[in-house]
Amino acid sequence: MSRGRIDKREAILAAAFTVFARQGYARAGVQEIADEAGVAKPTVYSHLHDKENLFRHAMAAAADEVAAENLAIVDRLRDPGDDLRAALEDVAFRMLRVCCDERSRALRRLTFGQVGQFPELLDTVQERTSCQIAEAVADRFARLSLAGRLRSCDPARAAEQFLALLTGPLDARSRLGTRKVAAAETRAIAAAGVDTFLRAYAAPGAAESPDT
Amino acid sequence: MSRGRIDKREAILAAAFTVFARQGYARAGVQEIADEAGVAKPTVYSHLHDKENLFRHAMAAAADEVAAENLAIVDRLRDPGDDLRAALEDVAFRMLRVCCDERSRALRRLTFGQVGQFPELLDTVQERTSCQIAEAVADRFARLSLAGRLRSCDPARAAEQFLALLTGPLDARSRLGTRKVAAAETRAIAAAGVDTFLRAYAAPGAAESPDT
DNA sequence: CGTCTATTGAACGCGTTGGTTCATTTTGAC
DNA sequence: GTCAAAATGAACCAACGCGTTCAATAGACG
Repeated sequence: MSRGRIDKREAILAAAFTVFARQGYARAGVQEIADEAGVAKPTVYSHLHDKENLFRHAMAAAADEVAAENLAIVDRLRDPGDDLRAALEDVAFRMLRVCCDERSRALRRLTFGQVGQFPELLDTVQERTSCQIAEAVADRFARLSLAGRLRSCDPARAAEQFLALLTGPLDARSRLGTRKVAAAETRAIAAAGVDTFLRAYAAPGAAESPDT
Repeated sequence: MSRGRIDKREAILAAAFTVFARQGYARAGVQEIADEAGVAKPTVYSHLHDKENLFRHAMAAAADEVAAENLAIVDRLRDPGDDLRAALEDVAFRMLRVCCDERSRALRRLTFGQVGQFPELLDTVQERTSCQIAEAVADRFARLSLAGRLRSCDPARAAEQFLALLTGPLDARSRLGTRKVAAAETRAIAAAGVDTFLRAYAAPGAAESPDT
């Protein structure tokens, strides 16, 4: 089967992201990427024309993976069950775990760091991750609001703040993703974020309201 | 006067940060920095031994400036006046403006992007900015809580979440600081963040509670 | 005025790395 | 088994940029 050829391309992209994540764009050598992929240098250049192209494609592929992972998690809010707080905490915890993931962190690091040299990269990545996720969360919140589980509010703003309440403290605790943060602490951050969120957005008198 | 010598060093550091911010670490040439500072290349090497050292010192200096600016703003919470909501919104807005500032953004970009090559840089910068600021805010919140203006809470967590509610949405809106965001929108973000914060942290039955 | 120090400009060595060439070998299709 | 496309390895070129050297200059101080 001719899968061998396609596999090579995928292997190169995966290896490229690995090496870029480890070394940064400038310090990563094409030869090094070729080695990591178990492939010769000319093979790399035959699949991806030059280093810049290689970088763009590797980043896009990685962004797609991360986005898919996150969207799958948010989808769990489609049927939140009886205990909204528990459901939110569960989703929050899972999303934070993904954000802690080395792949996510490297993606953000590289995007942020190379945005000067690759201006359009920001749109590519941000579009596929943050925006889509915020949108998905907003969708869920809109339904929850309509169902009387959350107070009437702007779902986009609620989603924005919900995500901020999670990722902000995580970044602070993990030193922008360079320190490891224990699962227990991650769970505490999720619980704290959800608590504050519910204090601000729970439907008045609802069961998940913190003062009951 | 022998100020000329010290001035040169400062000029070099300032120019270095400017060029690093514009080009990124790898793409910035020492010659270019020397030109920007109006100085010869050997002069740069005589003051700062090599490029890495130059980078470290330039970043530290820039971090100090940003930190000082932010701390001055937080200090305004020392005497919040009658209207706590207004005071918080004012501080929030001013801090967001600083975060939008090109210097702050470049600082974060460079730190984040070069953290792989300069691991200790993260501590240097983060220590001087985020940590100090969160600490200062926590101090203010502790006093406010004791004075009955905020509900009883963990001030560190409250500060963490307060800052997250501001910077998170700002990052989302400004595409991590690459799009300009109008002053009106910044103010809206500040108001929204403070609103959510007060819903979660206002003292029960206080005047600044949103349901009065 | 003489001296010492900081600065300058220009050039250089040198290592690194992106990108290419080519002859050879492997691979997969038929 | 045959053939064409793809992969390999090794070498090569050229550009770039760090860091240095050095002779010449400017300026402060006594």
